[in-house]
Amino acid sequence: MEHVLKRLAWTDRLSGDEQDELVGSVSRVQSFEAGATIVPAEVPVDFSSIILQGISSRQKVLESGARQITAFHITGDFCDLHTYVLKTLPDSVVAMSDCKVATIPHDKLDRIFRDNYHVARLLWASTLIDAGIFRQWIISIGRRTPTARLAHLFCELFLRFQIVGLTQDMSYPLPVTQTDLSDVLGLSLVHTNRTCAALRAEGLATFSQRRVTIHDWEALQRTAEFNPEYLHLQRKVALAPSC
Amino acid sequence: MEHVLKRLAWTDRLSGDEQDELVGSVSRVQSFEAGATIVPAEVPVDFSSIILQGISSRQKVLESGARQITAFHITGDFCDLHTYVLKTLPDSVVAMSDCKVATIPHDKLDRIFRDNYHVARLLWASTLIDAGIFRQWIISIGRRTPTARLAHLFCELFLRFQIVGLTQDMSYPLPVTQTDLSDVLGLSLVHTNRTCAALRAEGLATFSQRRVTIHDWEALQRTAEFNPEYLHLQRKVALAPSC
DNA sequence: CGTCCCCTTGAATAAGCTCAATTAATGTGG
DNA sequence: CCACATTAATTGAGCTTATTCAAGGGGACG
Repeated sequence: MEHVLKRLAWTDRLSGDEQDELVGSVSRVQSFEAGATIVPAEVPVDFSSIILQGISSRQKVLESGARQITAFHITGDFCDLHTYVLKTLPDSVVAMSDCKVATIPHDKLDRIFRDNYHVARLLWASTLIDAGIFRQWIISIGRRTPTARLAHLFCELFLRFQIVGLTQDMSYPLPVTQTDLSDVLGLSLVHTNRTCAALRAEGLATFSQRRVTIHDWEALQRTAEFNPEYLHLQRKVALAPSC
Repeated sequence: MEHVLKRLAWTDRLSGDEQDELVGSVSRVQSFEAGATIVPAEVPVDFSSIILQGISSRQKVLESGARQITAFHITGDFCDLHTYVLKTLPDSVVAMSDCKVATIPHDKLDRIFRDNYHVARLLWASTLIDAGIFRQWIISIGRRTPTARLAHLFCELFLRFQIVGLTQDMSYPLPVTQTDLSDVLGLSLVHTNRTCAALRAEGLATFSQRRVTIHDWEALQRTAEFNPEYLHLQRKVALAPSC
């Protein structure tokens, strides 16, 4: 759970008690193989899931067979905190790699939400940051060039992995295929492959062996027009007037 | 404010007291001309804005000059509830038409959040539904054909306008230009124009005189693969075990 | 009446996709 | 540990889609 706590403390500190309460709320830990559905679409659930290990995605398959991935959940991320409030997901959560997943029952979350104003705000903040990430993906897919789009994704994931302490120097694990990446970027597999090659050729970053290695962080950010502001990393969440 | 209350009651009823509290929290009402910035990006604010009249958008302009619109806010929508928790926006809120905007100071929201568990959940739900809309836009831009993409947008907006009672039969006002639409859809203006023409030619919907008229709702939904589930219209928000 | 903004249409260009084939990496059973 | 099977990455080439460029039309407004 250490990664989860790091992740939740993303925007503000958690006290020891708060950490204990969260850890104590976990009801069970399950394993999923790559490709397995962790939370099916449109089925009501009464618990929310947290990725302890591996990477999962939010995705939708259209009638044409085309798939769009709308989010990646990495170690420490809630994949469906939303269901605590809205009960069903319109798109499913699927394991991209083998995953370990912890679940917290909604009634436990509810107790926390009622009793602990501070943690409630952190949870809300977490879903709002997710929403900010969605908007960036819209901007990427809609208007960034394929190269900038991939560069932006690599930048974002680097910082997200850094938060939970899973980067090694300038690289991090990304256990997905280029096919998966293409369904994130809204490109064909072939073009995704060429885009990866382009980033590599320009000495910006390499995606190989399920791992992203960043060679020139400054230049990568520049091509992506990456501004990390939207990830709200600086622990400056508004803690309410009275806190 | 009537539209705002309808909008907030989207997922669940509001009591009279709750309604009064919200209405009483509004500190001021401002007017903005089309094109004016309502909330600038990356500037901390201590209030959140609600659209009383008109339509505004969340948008980002890249260095290339390309613009991507990531959200439309219509009458009754909060445009930046997020700032209550996160204080700054990474992209700006701009008036697409002349707008009337009410603002609620964050300290008032905070009182509501602390004291009224039920309204707090409605506010959270509202931001989560927004997030669901973002994900649908990702799916649209990433994998739907231009025609399906536009059809999907028209379907979504129809239901959103219906909630606040602003549809007339099968039509609703959409005071934006085709240029604006193209920056929603991630297409060029020319292609957006041709896509509008295609929907019209197929007898599905017409966008003209800043107004969308739907001719064949079933067929429009079919081409869009539109499933309204993600808008959570059925007032079935989880009201917590004990409510 | 002229200007501005928006919509519309045609045509050339370019971007990205599909199809197809090859190579590389990973996994499996003997 | 090696042969074989399977999945993933890579490359080439033709084709489709969407973009850009360019020009014309329509309506609102001063």
